[in-house]
Amino acid sequence: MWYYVDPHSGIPIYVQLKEQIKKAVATGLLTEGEQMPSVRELALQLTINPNTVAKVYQELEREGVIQTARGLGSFVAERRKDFGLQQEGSLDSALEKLMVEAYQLSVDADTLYERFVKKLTTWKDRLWKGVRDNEPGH
Amino acid sequence: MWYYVDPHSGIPIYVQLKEQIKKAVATGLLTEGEQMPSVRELALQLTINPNTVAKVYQELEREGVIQTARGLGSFVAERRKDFGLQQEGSLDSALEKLMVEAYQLSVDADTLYERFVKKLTTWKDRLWKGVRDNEPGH
DNA sequence: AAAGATGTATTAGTTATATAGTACAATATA
DNA sequence: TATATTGTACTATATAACTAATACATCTTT
Repeated sequence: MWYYVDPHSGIPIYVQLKEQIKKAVATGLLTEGEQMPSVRELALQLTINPNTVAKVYQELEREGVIQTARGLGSFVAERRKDFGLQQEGSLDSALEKLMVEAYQLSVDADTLYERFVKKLTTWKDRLWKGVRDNEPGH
Repeated sequence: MWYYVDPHSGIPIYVQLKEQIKKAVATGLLTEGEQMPSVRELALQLTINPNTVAKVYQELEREGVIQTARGLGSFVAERRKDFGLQQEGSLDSALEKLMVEAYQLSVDADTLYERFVKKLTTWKDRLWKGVRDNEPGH
C-alpha cells in the first residue's frame, strides 16, 4: 500500500488520506469495482484510528468516489456519467481558482497555456471518453 | 467594502477572507500600493474579531500579497517579478489538482480544453506581462 | 512630548480533530 | 445456525485549531 499520512503536517489526517485516494482513483491506481482495504486494515497500516478511516470512507461515498456496504466492504465506484450544470459550475470554480493562483505566481498567459496543454496530454487517456446516457450513441 | 464571511459555513473565517482578498488583488479590485482597511476597521465591518483579520494580514504578508507596518497600515504589495523553480512546482501542483477534479467531474478532454481557453481569455489582461529582472530587456 | 492610529502579543474560551475503547448491525461463509 | 468479517455507532478523552477580549508596541501627526 502506497498511502502515507503525516500527523504533524498541519493538514488533518482525514483530508490527506482522502486526497490520496481520490488521486489514486483518478490516475488509475485504483480501478472501478476494486475492493478497498477494510477500515480496520487501513487503520493498522497507517497506524491511525479506525474512526479516522471510517470518516474518510463516508465522505468519499458521499462524493460518489466509492461505494460501501456493511459486512461486504468498500469498492471503487463507477464514475459518474453525467456532466450537468453542477459540474459546469464546479469546473468554472476550479478554473477561476487556477487563474488566481497563476496571477500570484506571476505566470504569463503563454506559459500557463503551454503547461496546461502539456499536463492535459499526460491526462488525456484518463479523462472521460465514454458515451453519455443522454447523448445519442455513435 | 464587498467582503463577506459566513461563520457557519464550515470554512474558517480567516480562510474565507484570505481567499477573497487574494482574488480581489488578482482581479484588480485592489491595486498595487493601495492601502488596505485597518485591522480594526475591517473587523468592525465584518463583525468579526480583529485577531482574525490580523491573522489574515499576517499570512497574506508571508505570501507576499500585502506589506504591513505598525502604526502605518497594510498595503497591497508589488507583484513578484520572478517565476522560478518554486513557482513552477506550485503551478504543476495546481494543474495536477485541476486534472483530478476534472476526472471526478467526468469532463472530457476537449470540453476541459475549451473551458480553459475561454477562461484564459478573460484573464489574459490580468496575467503577467512585464519584463522579468533576469530576462534581457526588450 | 502627547495623542491617535496602526499592527502585534497575551490570555482565555470554544470548536474541530484525532484517538481509544466498546458495542452494534449487516453480510458472507463454514 | 454459528462464526468471522465488514462498516457503523457511541461515549469519553486529549490535543490542536479557531475565535474572542484585552493589553502592548510602533509609527505618524499634532
